[in-house]
Amino acid sequence: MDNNISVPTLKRLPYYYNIVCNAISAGDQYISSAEIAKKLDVDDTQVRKDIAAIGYTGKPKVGFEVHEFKKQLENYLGFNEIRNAILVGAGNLGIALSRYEGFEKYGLKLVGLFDNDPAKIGLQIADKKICSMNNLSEILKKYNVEIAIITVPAIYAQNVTDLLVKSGIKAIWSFAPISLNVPDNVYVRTQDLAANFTTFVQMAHRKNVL
Amino acid sequence: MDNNISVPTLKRLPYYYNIVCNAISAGDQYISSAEIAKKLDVDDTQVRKDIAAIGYTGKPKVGFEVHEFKKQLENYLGFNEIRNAILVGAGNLGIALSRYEGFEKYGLKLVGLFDNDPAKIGLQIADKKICSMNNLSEILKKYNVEIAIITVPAIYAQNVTDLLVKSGIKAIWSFAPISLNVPDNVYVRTQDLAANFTTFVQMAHRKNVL
DNA sequence: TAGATTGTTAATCGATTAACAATC
DNA sequence: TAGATTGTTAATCGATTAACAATC
Repeated sequence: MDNNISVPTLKRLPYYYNIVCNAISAGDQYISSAEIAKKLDVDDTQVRKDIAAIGYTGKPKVGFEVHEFKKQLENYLGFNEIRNAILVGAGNLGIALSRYEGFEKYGLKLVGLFDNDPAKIGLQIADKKICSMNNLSEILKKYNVEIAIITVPAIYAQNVTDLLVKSGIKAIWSFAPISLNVPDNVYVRTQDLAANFTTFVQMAHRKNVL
Repeated sequence: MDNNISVPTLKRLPYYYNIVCNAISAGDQYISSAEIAKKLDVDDTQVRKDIAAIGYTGKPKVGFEVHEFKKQLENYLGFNEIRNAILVGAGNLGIALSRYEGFEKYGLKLVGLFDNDPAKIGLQIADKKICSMNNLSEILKKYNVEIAIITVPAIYAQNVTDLLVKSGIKAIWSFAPISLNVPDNVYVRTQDLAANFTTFVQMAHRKNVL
């Protein structure tokens, strides 16, 4: 797999995927780089470069064939390989994420939902049961899990992280607004929704709409 | 206000804010650019440039005074000005967001929670009641709201957006994974969590942890 | 003072955009 | 064919990083 694709390009690919899926739903057969560019408010040359980066090519005069383009994106982004993951923290956000069916389309399969609140353990969320953290290593081994989502309160996040790392988790998607300490062989990405909101408001100001 | 601050810098500021808040909780009085840089995995020169961009300066040899730095960030990011906003779509994610107290720290005040499901209207979520969309314009006027958060299913998102725009909303933070059409005087930011997840997994691969 | 850390200029790097040839 | 759209090279732009002087 080409590892030279740039991070900005990588971040745009899922949006191309959404657009091509919607185009298919709408019954389109081809889509042009200019159409995609307009929807995402980027340059159309950039769209073509991004698409070229994953090895797909369009047809001059007609554009990009939506079904093939979709397939190439799924292939490049690995949506066909099922990735087992667990989620720790069955609060409102945790429950919202575990109920979101959209993730399956992207290859994410939640195989465990954990919390330490005795009142929550055993509760059924969609097709999943909330488990005690005591069952963690058992489930990680059973499903060969390397990915974890953390939606616990910030004060517990480092403890949970330490436990996950000790249990062999290699990639952590954390919604706690703190910097987590992990060894070099573990990757953490912090999804701080309050920070995202702040950026959104700042950008709105910059566009002079507020 | 300096409008020349770059977007990448702008996106890092909320993370500096988290770090300085945590440093204060930990009882620190000063923090160095190198410490911040390490936590965020960026260059320390960049941290100093970012801080300089909002007009704050540290002290050679000691670093940045945490309380003053925090104040400057709050000031620049406008956390002291209360921003009224509404949320449309009282599903799991919508409820999770409306229960999240963290937003208040960033100046966001949710003054209305809307849904069109009759079974949900009237329900109490934290200190808020779910309202019918019929009450929309009333509440927007009463609280002078220009910001909306959309957590409705993707198929309804464009309809809701049209309604919000017609009612005078100027900035929309949407969690629906589709490109929304809005006039030029309205700003939309799409927060596609599935796309964010995909990027997270790709980055983990790139770091060779998976 | 010596040393550590900031502030800032200059150099580098890479992403975006412009121009235009290739192609169906 | 003519025209539209892709593919690609070159130019630009701006963000990051390196080097080092300023300062407490």
